[in-house]
Amino acid sequence: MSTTGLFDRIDRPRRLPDEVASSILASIESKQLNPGDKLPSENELSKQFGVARTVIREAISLLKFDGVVDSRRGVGAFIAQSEHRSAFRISPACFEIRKQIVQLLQLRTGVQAGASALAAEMRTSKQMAEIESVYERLALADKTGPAEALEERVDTELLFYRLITQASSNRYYEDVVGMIESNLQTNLRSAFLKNAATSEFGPNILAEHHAVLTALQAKDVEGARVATRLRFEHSARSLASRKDFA
Amino acid sequence: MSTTGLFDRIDRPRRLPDEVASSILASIESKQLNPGDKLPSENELSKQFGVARTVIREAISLLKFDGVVDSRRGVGAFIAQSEHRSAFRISPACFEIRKQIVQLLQLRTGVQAGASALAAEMRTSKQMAEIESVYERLALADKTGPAEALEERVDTELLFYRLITQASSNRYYEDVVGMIESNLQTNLRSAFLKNAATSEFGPNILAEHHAVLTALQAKDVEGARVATRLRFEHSARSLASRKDFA
DNA sequence: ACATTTACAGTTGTCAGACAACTGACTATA
DNA sequence: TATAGTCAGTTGTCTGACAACTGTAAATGT
Repeated sequence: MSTTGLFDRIDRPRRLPDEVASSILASIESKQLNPGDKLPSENELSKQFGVARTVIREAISLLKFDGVVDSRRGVGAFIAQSEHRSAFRISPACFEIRKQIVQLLQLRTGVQAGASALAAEMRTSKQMAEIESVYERLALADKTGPAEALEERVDTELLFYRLITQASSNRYYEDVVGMIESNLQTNLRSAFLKNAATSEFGPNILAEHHAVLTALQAKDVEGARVATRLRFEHSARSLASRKDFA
Repeated sequence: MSTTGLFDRIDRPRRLPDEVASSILASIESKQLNPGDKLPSENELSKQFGVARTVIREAISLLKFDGVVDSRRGVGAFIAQSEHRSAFRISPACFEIRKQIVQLLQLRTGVQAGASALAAEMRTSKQMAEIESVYERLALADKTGPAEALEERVDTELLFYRLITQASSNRYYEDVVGMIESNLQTNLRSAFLKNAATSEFGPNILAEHHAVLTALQAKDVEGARVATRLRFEHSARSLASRKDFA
């Protein structure tokens, strides 16, 4: 977004309910709390964590919303079966950034390939025109050389595939892709940019994008699927082979 | 899990914070509130909704957790850019059950195909043995005819692909597949079963599963990808062609 | 002795009010 | 004009209270 400032913002005191929720989640992940177990009462948790009950309530409310715990008035709150979770969120709990980004790109590959295939079938002419225009921008940026306006170029590429996803007319695809993308942008942007600077641009990369574009134009479902997959597999592999990020 | 009871559970009085959160979300979906807009203050919302501020706080806390709104102390709460959402949840807000299930199956197809491909590469012998054993159960159930123990059969099939997903060694794939699956099980189980009763079983279906199994055994990445995709596309199409569910 | 009802302690859900921490804008002052 | 101080408004947290509900145990009737 803005230029990278001289100082990173200091770690402002995180909000208490998030801390509590994370703490409880960690206890679940580490099998200290198992499905079916009863959580301590809110009053007791309040004492244990040393915060007010309202904070505990907000924390548990978050977990309930995701289906991680289930509470019954007059009884208590219980750890839910892990299959009942109603939300998918990319937890920043994974400390191995490297592993995380590789797995995330693997997921993105599968999802985006499906979205592109669907888009090849469902796209309207208007959507196709937009996608073509963004591709033109991408090709133009590629000619000017990689040293300049790197961020904007990466954003253009992201936009390219976001538009394709939208053309699939499937909200779930949009949501999943959007979430993965936003996570890559925020948490892993620096690593992403570093990688992009060295290997993400060039005629062969552009050719991969072009293959996707051509398939979409021809409404070639399988072609779009394969081309998209190859493009992201390539990206994932180039990133995985690097030893020097984050 | 358990057998389908005679009575569906009545709609228990939903909790207030969820109501409020849904209401605010609806305002966002309907473009009455747009990204960047400032929410009314908690005190004002408290008066408008006629509930205590703690309820409003919990509701906003949920939205913050999903990245839908962003609040700053001393300033207020604002609608976030839609790209910043940190969670993917299958919202029950889509009233067209038919459309919802089709789109969900489309997503599942893409995701599961990717997971299977990854599993073909990453699986251990032990995981392969488990998958084979579940397949045997599936084949056995198929011989006894479709009239009996339908639920268990469907669950076995779900387990088959859940194990495959686990074999991918990618937590994100597991999470996404698990969430889609749980949603299908809970919200759309009846429609699912009805479809399964008529068209989900038989030698050709089993052959599709078998193709997936064979590819996994041979560590054939592309074979696993294609076989899985065909199997789910088939399932989605047979469901979409039916006019009589839900 | 057994079955039914009642009372009770414990828990979650909601409410009301207060203060702390922080922000943005306004005002006073040099 | 520029700087510092003041202040109202907002979110974050705390405290205490009551309502709604549940499971258990005691009390009661048979």
